[in-house]
Amino acid sequence: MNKSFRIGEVAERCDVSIDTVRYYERRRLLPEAPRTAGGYRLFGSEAIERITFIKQAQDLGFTLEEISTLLSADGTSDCRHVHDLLDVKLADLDARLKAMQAFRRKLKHYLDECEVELKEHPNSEECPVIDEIAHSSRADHKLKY
Amino acid sequence: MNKSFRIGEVAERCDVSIDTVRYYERRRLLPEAPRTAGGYRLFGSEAIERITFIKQAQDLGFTLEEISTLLSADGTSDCRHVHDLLDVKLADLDARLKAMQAFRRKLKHYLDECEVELKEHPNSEECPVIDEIAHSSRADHKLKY
DNA sequence: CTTGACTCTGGAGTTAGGTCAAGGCTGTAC
DNA sequence: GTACAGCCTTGACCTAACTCCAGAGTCAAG
Repeated sequence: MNKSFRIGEVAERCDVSIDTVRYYERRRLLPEAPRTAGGYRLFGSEAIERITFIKQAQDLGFTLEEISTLLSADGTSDCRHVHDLLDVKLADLDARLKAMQAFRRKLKHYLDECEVELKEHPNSEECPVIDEIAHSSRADHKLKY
Repeated sequence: MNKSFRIGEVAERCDVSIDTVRYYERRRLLPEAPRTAGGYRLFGSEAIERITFIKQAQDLGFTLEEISTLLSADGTSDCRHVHDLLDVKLADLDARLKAMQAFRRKLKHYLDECEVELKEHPNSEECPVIDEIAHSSRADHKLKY
């Protein structure tokens, strides 16, 4: 009843390459897929969800290594272990969020500078921001997430 | 008057390797440093600020390629160009922030699940979260920053 | 039962961002 | 003036995360 997919369709639905799917299996981010008599892999829809999750986490700066600890492929990890991993990951994420927000303020500040300069000297070749980046105050480096 | 630094000190202050500093110079993320008679590079404190900026941006997921467009090493880029780059980068950053916040909520939700499970079945080997990750609802994949 | 698209494996190649090593100068402290 | 830590260059090597290729087998349509 549950539809199963061949590797090409999985890849297409997840917007990754076929090689990537096989690579994830090798890396044990996906459980070993059952095969047809002829050796073709057959995936269920969980595989698709899982790959989507992996990609999402990856976009946010998690490595495959980290993702695989979050998502231990054998499905047998105990709850306490998962809990502790999640806890660490959440703290990481919060630190990164904070750093990003600070950096965002910095970029925004530079952008505003640029706008002032463009308004006041529309044809100036020099941009004050470049200099300012080079000499930016010490204060905010050290919060480095 | 302005103190200058040899490569080792720069590296140490920025918490990167000497090779990394030279690598950045090669990649033109840093202007070519002037040399002593004997060929040693001499850096001013701007170099230190600049490397710090690079590292900070890098931690937030910018590639060296992107950083080098933000920070054109010749120092001559015109203001309009810098402005437009900043504008794009800010929009990127905002999208990433949003995605991260959504992902954070997701992880938090899993964490809470874990806590419930641990409270209710302290010795259970099965973790409901792993399953849930595999079957997570379609809804939130697609916002993919 | 043939055709053509799809899949298999193993292994090599790629890109980003460094990192290391060899062999040889430099600079400063005694 | 000689140690010896520090720096120089060139070029090879490394890891992560794919990506590509050759040669061969599979499967669904007609």
